[in-house]
Amino acid sequence: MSISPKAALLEEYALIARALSAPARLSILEQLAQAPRGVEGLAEKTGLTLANCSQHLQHLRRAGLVTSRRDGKAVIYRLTDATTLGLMDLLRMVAERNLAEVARILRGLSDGEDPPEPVSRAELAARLAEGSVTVLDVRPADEYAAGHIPGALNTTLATLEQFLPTLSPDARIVAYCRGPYCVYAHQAVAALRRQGFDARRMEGGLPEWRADGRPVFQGTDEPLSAGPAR
Amino acid sequence: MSISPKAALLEEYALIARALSAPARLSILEQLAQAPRGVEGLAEKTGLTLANCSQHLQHLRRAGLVTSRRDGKAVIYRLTDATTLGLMDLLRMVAERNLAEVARILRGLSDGEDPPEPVSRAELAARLAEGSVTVLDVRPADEYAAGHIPGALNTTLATLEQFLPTLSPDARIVAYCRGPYCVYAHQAVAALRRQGFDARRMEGGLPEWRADGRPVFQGTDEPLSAGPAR
DNA sequence: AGATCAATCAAGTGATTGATTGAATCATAT
DNA sequence: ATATGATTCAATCAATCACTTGATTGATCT
Repeated sequence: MSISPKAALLEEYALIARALSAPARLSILEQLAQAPRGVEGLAEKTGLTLANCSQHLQHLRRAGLVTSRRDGKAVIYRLTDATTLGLMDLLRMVAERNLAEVARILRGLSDGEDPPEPVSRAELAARLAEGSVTVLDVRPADEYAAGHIPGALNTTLATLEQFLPTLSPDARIVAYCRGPYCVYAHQAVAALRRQGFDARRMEGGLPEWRADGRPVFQGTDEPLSAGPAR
Repeated sequence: MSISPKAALLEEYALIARALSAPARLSILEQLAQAPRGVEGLAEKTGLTLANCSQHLQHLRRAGLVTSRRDGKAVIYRLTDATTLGLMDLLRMVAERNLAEVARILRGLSDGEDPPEPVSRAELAARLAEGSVTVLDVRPADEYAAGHIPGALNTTLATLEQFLPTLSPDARIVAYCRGPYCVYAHQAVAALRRQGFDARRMEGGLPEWRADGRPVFQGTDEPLSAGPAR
């Protein structure tokens, strides 16, 4: 041990930052924020090859951001704790505040229109309680099944168009997706507004909703969400 | 623009993480958290060559973590905002919680003894007001001069030994340094406790104290800190 | 025990990064 | 204008990284 403790500490901190420095790994973390998963599932969701995905996961594990457990033949990975989410969220905040490129991309998602202010999770919870809102979960069906806001309807961007007619034209819609990294809700809101709907985005996504300690419904056989209910 | 907006966003977020992924850059950020500085000053403080330091600074600027302004011939860099400090702090939290290596290093700083709980900044402020505490600033003199907790005495690890006799043996000492990344205060507390003093560490460092909105004294000619006062 | 499936390991390749050196800017002072 | 001082740019090299391919391990099921 010839190097100073200070240098050794900085090296460790840098290791964590390095783990977050590849888009592929951020993508994996976003997935793991939805629900724990095996390597193959993650590879499929993120579009990485299996071996590549496994290697990225080991980067993340060395950095202490994820942990794994064996379940039969499968190895299930999950986020170590909510601090990881906090890190990703700060990353995003710095990016939105200080990088012009990010602002440009986000504007592009809304066709140049100024998107309405997002709805806070607390406000959405309140409006859900009084039934004055239609909540839209804009994620793949399997992630919806793994957990969603009670009462939320599920659709994807691809099927949004067929879904529209089932909505009342004066419904007040709030959409959410995987979280602040995800652009599905942005795009869904833009599409809905083009059609004249009153649509806004929820701040954050399901992981943040869950981190707030709010109720999450698991499964698909919930009355309100069975099929394209109105 | 052939790549998806989502991939583009992840790329930008990764850029920020990459900026934090080199120990040299973390070191620079820690310095900038003390006070804005020119390239040459930073190079000297961090032990980097000038050109190398300049390149690291440009990495950080591209990531939006620091900004620069010209002052005559010099270019002064400073942190863009306090969010950057938050990022570094989360990095440290994840490291301390999840990396065994970090826990090992931190234990080593205290000679294996269990260090006492750090004093919160609020508690220190209260005890300062009632005068029941001796505050020690364990940073180089120039950083002390650029801003310190009012009433704090300044010494470094190297000169600590000569400083000891000027302290009352039953003084209750609280030490601080650059911040959570810095090990000076850890080491000073360990040294003081070896000598039988009642010494503890303040939580965080001067940047965190300042971020709390607490008073900061600039200069060296403050009555309490002129010379090795008692 | 052998077959099967999920995941990891190992080796190789092209691209990127960090550090070094020396030359080129840019703003000020002479 | 020219010179000076502070910083940045450009070119280079070794080290590291991301990704691919193919072999290997570990746990289950016949």
